[in-house]
Amino acid sequence: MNITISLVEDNNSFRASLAQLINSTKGLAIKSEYANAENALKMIKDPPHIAIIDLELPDMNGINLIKKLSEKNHDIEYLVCSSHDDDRRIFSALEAGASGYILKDSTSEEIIAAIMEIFNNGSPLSPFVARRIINSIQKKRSPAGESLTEREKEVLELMSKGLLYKQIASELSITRETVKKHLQNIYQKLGVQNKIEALHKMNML
Amino acid sequence: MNITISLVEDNNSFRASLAQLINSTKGLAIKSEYANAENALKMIKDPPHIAIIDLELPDMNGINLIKKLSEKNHDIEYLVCSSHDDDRRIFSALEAGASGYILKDSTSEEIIAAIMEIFNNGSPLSPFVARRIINSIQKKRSPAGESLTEREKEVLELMSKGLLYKQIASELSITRETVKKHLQNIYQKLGVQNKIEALHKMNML
DNA sequence: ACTGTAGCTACCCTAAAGGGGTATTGCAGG
DNA sequence: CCTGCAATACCCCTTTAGGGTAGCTACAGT
Repeated sequence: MNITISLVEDNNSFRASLAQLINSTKGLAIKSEYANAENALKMIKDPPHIAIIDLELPDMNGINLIKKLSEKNHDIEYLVCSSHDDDRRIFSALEAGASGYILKDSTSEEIIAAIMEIFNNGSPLSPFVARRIINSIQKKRSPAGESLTEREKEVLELMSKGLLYKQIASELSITRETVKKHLQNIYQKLGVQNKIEALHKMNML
Repeated sequence: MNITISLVEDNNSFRASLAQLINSTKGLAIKSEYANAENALKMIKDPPHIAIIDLELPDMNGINLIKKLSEKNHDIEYLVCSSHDDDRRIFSALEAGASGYILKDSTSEEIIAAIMEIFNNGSPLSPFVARRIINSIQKKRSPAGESLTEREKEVLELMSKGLLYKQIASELSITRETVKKHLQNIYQKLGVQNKIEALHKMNML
């Protein structure tokens, strides 16, 4: 049983060479090819295992295409193959439903490896793309949180779960008023006015 | 000029074979080896380019080790090499400062490739680890949000920024009372009691 | 030993949020 | 045509949140 693949790529020569590469690889087979998003939507009728999608298409951008396709079919795995590596594009594509993101300068071996990985429920990411994602996780570390005391962090933690002051109070065995005082100090230290801003500042949302 | 590497790994035989692999690879050289976290902290005095760190150490867990090291030295790149792949561990390690995360069942070639990638500012991730990260990005899409109307989402969006009702009201050119009514409906639809619970339900925090 | 400060605690007052009801308008679907 | 839903607005009332003041303890520095 072959792994079937559909291509969505407006550059004819790149698409052709990709198709050639895939068809000449044992275990892989092209199911369909599309040069634009409008036609690509038809793949839902006869879905492949994997769709390799270029993000820069003439009629609709590939991110919207993935969004529309993934709403209607949750079984197709989407592998983005783009020449761009900016954060916005990467995250939008992944949020839209893509399972992998590789750059067009990848070698034939890397592309085949990516297809295999995605079929085995892995997520192929070009190293540079991966770094962007890691960076976004790391920058979530709170710089403002240094000044808060342990007790204050404790209060904030409970508050971030949606508890009311009186619930936090009984959780910590103090009065509701004291909880409020802690929050007041927290807001002052963080330079904010309310819960939500505080949670934003602490990257807790 | 060689890429220098320090190893932190309590399993002696695994560490030895890793060291052997690295030293026998052109361009790479072991700078130091540690069997526990306490000793590993000493690497700051003579930092390597890359530290390969096991997360399961006898005295301190590797995540805290990375946290402490990365606070004192921002130049070392940390590559986690663990046998575990649970979400908590992965995210904690990356948040602590790790730039890559590979599993211990990786092949020699993959380990060498990971070292090279990390040195070139890429982020080597085992495919399965990458999938966990992608999933966490994707799951941020709201499942409960289907039932909310456009206007309600709009209100929620503004509320998630920390605005007061009256600010939301003037933003949307409606009265404060109407904003309250929308929120009331939202809470009812989501089955929650307050802002924070609603934002949690909608994965907006 | 004295002082100062930081952290935790508590109380009071006002503003904001939450929960209920009622009503009008416009618009889509049976 | 009528029904239902979304959006708007206003009312009442209770609870929660935000901001100021203050006391107590523990620990650090002189």
